[in-house]
Amino acid sequence: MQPNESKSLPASDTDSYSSAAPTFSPLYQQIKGLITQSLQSGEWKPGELIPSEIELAARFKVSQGTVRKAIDELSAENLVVRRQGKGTFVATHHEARSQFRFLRLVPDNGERSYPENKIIEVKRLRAPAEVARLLEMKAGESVVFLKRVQSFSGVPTILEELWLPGSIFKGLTIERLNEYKGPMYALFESEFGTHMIRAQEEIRAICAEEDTADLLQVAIGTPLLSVERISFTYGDKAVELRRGLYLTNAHHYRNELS
Amino acid sequence: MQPNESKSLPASDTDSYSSAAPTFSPLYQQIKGLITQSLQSGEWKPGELIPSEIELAARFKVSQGTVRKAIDELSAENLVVRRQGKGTFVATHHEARSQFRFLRLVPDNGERSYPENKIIEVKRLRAPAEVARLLEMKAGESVVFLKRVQSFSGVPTILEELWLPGSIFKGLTIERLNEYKGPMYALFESEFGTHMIRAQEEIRAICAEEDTADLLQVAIGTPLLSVERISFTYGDKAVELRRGLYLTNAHHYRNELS
DNA sequence: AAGTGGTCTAGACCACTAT
DNA sequence: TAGTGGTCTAGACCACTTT
Repeated sequence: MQPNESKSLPASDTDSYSSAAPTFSPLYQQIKGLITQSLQSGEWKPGELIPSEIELAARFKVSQGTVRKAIDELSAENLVVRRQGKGTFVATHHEARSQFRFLRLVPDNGERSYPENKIIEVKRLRAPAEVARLLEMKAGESVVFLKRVQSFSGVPTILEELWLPGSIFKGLTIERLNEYKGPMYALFESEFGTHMIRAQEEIRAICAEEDTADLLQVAIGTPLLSVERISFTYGDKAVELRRGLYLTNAHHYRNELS
Repeated sequence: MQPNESKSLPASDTDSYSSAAPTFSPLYQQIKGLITQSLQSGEWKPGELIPSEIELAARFKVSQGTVRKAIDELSAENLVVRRQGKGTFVATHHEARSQFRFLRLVPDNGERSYPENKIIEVKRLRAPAEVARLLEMKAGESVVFLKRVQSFSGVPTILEELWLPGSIFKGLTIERLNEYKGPMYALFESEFGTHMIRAQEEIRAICAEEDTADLLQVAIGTPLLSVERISFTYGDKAVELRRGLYLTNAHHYRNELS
């Protein structure tokens, strides 16, 4: 479990090069990897306190500063949250801070609010080839399909279809979804132990077809934003495919480039 | 020029509280601010080498570690680029790395390429109220207006209108623009000393109107991505307003959420 | 008062780049 | 060989939170 035996301390010996493994990586990166493993394995669950820097330093036999640098990066990547005086916690989708991290559609004028949610359909099916490919599964494996409409102040604005690996989201029922208030990612996290770390999106402009026009209560041909998202957990494992159609009459997709 | 006189060293005195100014901020943040000022003022220009960590530590009378942490953050914000063995350089839009930082439209299949550029129009005019507001200028001040079409493999894909503060972009002519090959931001930087640090975008779906349909060679009513961008230099000063209309038949806008 | 993360320092060695 | 940034350590004090 120990990291490289290559401290730079009293410079005693000739730093045994382990022959054929030129795997160089800074100590703090190795520590970061070990901590990430513990996050993946569920040793520390979302919302929980992880051991203090001093404890981790003792466990891994490195200095506190090295652990600190590892945790600094994990914190920058939103995997953990540091709180002065309290400790370091595993990141959660339940906190107010991260409520809007993955919801980029904002009203043209005014404050963000959380949308009302109407489930249209939930069913299990065998993954179509395209879905399987994107979720890195085998075609034909079980997936949960979900279709819903989200409204802001009563105005239907987002029509979304989701595909989720059936193996992970076993007991996902329409009742469960309707009971739950708040972000879907928070539900996924607390009920299924799946924490979305990052996501990538492909955005296009399209025209509303008949079905979607009905559900969003707009005219056929209305221009919509098509947002295809793949979300990943620890270890870059794809665990969600979403296709959202956003009505951008009174909202826009906001993005910060930096 | 010195930062706070509040070292934590031999703990000599009672840390004179300067009465009514409870301006707390970490030393390294103050150093970061001072370095940023030097970047703004043009003391070090894009592409240039800034003083070494040791020199800066001496100049500001702090330890190298403190300077390092300041520069670490500037590096994370893409204001400077560190190169081991060489030094730290002011960030540039000329480097390959940052060529596509602000160009998020990518082909559905295949590699990114830099588009061909066709200038439709360049003129100076008095800023309309809306433009002035977004660029934080007074209405009626001089702005440069620019309209262009960008094509990928001969297919017109982006129709863009730009508004730039006239005071900054004095000698911007259509010849200058046509001569220049490569990203427009690189031109802005080398010719006008304006480096874009960050930008924010508002994205909507719209239908092509007659003029734009002509220029993009598509049918009227074709759905397009409308991307409104405001770009900022040092000190969050707005220096560019852009409205792009993107054809997303063979391309998509790619975004990473993290 | 004790424990946590946050800041700051000082000094060591390493890896890379230039001369 | 000298200078740069990159890593690692050790120890100090601070600000915040809880007991």
